[in-house]
Amino acid sequence: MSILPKIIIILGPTASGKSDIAIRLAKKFDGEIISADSRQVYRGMNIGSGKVSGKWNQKLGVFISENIPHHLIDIADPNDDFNVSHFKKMAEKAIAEILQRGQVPILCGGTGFWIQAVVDNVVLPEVKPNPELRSMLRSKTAAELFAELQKLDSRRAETIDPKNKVRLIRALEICAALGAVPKTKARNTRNDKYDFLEIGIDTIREELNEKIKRRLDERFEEGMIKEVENLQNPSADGGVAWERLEYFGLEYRWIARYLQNKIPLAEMKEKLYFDIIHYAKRQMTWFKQDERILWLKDYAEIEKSVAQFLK
RNA sequence: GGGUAGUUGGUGGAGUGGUCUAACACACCUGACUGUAAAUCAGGCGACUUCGGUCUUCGGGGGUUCGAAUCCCUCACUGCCCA
Repeated sequence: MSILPKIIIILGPTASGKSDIAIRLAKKFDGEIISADSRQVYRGMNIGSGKVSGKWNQKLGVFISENIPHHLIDIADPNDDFNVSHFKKMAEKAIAEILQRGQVPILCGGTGFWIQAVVDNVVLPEVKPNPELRSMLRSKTAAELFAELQKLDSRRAETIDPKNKVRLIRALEICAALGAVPKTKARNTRNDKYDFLEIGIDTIREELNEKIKRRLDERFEEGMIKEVENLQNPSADGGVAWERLEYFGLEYRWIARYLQNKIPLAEMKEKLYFDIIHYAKRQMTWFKQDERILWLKDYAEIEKSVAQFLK
């Protein structure tokens, strides 16, 4: 029997109902939630990111929903860079603290890469983003960047996607700092500090698509367009640039385009819907690679397997 | 009733005698992922295939031609104009 501290992970595609399940589990097993969502970390991005309702507790320094602490929500300004590296460090810190309080850490989210960073203890090169270098490299073509990488690090060039500029730029950024991209561990190599139970919410694609559509309509009724308008408004909270909203993707991208009169309302809603569905598909493509995930359909099953795991 | 424009693959929409299973886009399917991961990127998308090909597609039918999505006739349907 393992004596390692136990961590529950709840993952799944967008709109699969992760948040509610995590909260129920937290109430049942004295848990605290750590959100693994690359957009919910930002303040002011609520409806569009599907954040649970709740608010920041100044005294505890954590976001609270239904009396359950939610770590890593509302911890960054939308204009700040908050990436996997930040997430990994903060999530590990949160895990340690939760365990110290004798509570059960429940990592819940849909950002597969972020979850993997913790579960597999992915070692990321200690090279911070270099905005100047990035913007300089961005003006080159993928072919030029690839040729450059071949010269600097032929080993990395062999496995990289030669057409993906984002990856190429990062690889070159690492080369600029370290000379070459360090080798990393393969996937599915456990973080040996903890004992993880990875539970995926099993959904039927057609049903999920329906749910996405319904949820989207609700979000518009709740004032999602207004939310994006407020985010962008320079007089409000510093103001988030259109390009930044574009980068955030999905609701923020499409509503930003609509607010700039680039597309009519109906088209915006339609394109957004398709993009969310495509996103859910991509999430599943990622999760499918992890054969440790236990795919379960309803809460009762999940609670049962969690109870067994914690025993 | 007369005139006129049109009818293309799941959708929009190119294509006007051969290089057309038919551009492009969307949808759809599959996948990648070394600090941007809601981002970024790739492949597939008529059928069958011994992977060399074979067969069937451009409203229906008929015709011209060596050869038609493309030309002609006809039928059907749709839009617009005149009655």
